[in-house]
Amino acid sequence: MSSTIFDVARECGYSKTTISRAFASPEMVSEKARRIIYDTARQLNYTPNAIARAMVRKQTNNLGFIVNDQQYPVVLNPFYSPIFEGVLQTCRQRGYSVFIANEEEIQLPTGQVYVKKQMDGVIICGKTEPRVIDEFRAQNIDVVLLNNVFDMDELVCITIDHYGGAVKAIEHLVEQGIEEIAIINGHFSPYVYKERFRGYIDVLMRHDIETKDAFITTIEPTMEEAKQCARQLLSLDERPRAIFATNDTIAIGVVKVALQMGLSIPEELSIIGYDDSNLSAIIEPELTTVRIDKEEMGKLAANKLIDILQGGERKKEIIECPTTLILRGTTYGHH
Amino acid sequence: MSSTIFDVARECGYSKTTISRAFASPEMVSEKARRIIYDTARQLNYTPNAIARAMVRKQTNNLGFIVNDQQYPVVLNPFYSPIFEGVLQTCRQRGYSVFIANEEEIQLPTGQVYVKKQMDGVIICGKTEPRVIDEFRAQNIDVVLLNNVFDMDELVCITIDHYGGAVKAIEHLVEQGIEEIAIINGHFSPYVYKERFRGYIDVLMRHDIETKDAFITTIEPTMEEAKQCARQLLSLDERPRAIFATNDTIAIGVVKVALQMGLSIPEELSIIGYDDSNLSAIIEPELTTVRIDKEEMGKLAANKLIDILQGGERKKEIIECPTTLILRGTTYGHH
DNA sequence: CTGTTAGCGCGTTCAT
DNA sequence: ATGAACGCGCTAACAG
Repeated sequence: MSSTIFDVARECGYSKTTISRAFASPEMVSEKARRIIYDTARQLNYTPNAIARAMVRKQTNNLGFIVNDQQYPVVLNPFYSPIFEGVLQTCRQRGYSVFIANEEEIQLPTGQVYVKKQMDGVIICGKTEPRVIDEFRAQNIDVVLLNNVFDMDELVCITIDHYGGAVKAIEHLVEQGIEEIAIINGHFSPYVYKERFRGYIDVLMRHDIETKDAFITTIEPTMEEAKQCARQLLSLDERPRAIFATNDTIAIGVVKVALQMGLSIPEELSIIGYDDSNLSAIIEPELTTVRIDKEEMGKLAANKLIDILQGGERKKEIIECPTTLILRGTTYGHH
Repeated sequence: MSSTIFDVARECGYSKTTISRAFASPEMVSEKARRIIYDTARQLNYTPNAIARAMVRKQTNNLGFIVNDQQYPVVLNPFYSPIFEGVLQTCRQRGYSVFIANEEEIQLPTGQVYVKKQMDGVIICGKTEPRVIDEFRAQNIDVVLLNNVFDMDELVCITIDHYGGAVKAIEHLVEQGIEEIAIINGHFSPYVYKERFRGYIDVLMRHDIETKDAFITTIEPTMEEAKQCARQLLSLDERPRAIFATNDTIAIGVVKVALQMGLSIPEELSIIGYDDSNLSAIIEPELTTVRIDKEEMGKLAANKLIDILQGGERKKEIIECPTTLILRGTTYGHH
């Protein structure tokens, strides 16, 4: 079997303590001792046992990345996967490993949630409840919240300027002289939904453009529903000249329907999506969309969390990430 | 802070052992004791410490999912992410958590790779070296290899019928009466490259269709190179009537170029991709492609690994997953 | 069904 | 710069 610190100690004559130090804090050990120790370690195929280490240090150097079931699967989700990628990158860089946590579902016989101590902290994404955050904290696991906002003590929340992004999108359409703008709202969390929609309404109001009920729709954000909704909007007697979809999947559904109906894009119909997911550059014409720097969000979340774990102060903070309008082929203004 | 098994024991009068059993194997404890124990546990906010448990049991119930750097980022990779998703699902089901392992890069001062014991086993994807597998095994960590094949003792390899998929694609084109078929090979691992290409050649030969050098190209599998290559192929005096791309990203590049050149698909050009990634149904017209059931591959890998970890026999095995041709809008034959 | 006794492999005092 | 002793929280024999 693999050998322990004790085997190395016996083999090379130094004490366990010195072996331990040679790996954990090499600068405390003499050059000579280090050489000898590393040699015999390699020879014995010794490697520190991370579990034992975690046990005594009371920390694992693991983080959890938690996305609730509704948005599962994380990895296939064009919104969360780049965020996860960002998390992965900074964790790797700062010496942490990351867990896709499914512990959240391991119910103990007591009815409690069982998460304790396989990770030092977690990043919780999207929909969740304050109760869950409390439970983690009760088990001494720090939390950073991403794409959601709760008003809790010492909680870092990382969110997006949903409102601003919507404003940029609609402003751009209005600048092109388009006033007949429909919206297809995805049925996201109340916060996201509300903010994106508010951007749409505000810009129209500001320009004294009347909002038409028929132009305001809400659906589950699937390709199927999007197509159906688009078909309906585009069959209206007075059909919209632009459609703002509150995510890219919906927008792509719209593009597909428009193409199938023989409408030319953007001449007869402009389309703007939201998120700038990796799908947006696949469809032809490519999608004009509101970009969120998702990797950056992931990195930010991981950095904040690790800062706290490494002794940084825990202070309540709400960070709003900026958005950019990316002009592509589904609107005018693309060069 | 959070309490330990000892606190619960003292509080409710039972011994540590009984508390331990109440959580680990409830059936060994009397109904009454269980009730009391759970109550006081909840009251004391006690939860078993997974690290301590792992330490004595010598197992963590964690798996690692390892993809080498070249194919990073995993999560954004349209090929590996559904595989990962499959792994996640069966792990969740069978009580394991999964790690995106970056331990592989933590070099110890000794120069050895440090992975020991944060995971019971790993799934290694794609390119790697036998040496790496040996190192894992030396640290008592079981390995299953995915999308790669090594001839090693007791090693389970999960791979794909690359050849058969290519055969199906080309056969389909030939059945439609198309003989001018070009191929754009992605520069993948030698094994994958060779097999997919062999399928193309064999079918043409079998039907006595001559292969033209100008129709055989190889590129790095990026959208950019694909577009450039497609432009060249489609500008040929005798241009191909079909293009077989050895992955979907390449195929989508081809579709985009064809659309931009005003060719009608599939009338003037048929296109077939490979992998059936989530991108293939985004482009319009949607892509005819060779499907690999990637989630199933992930599940298979995880199940094989967990079987071994739970005491199943370790035997050398090479499992080839089947492929299906999915007909969509870029070829005839789609209803 | 329940309790007693021993470690698991390591890091951390506190000495020297 | 190095070593001795203790304990992290839990489970696994073995008894009863």
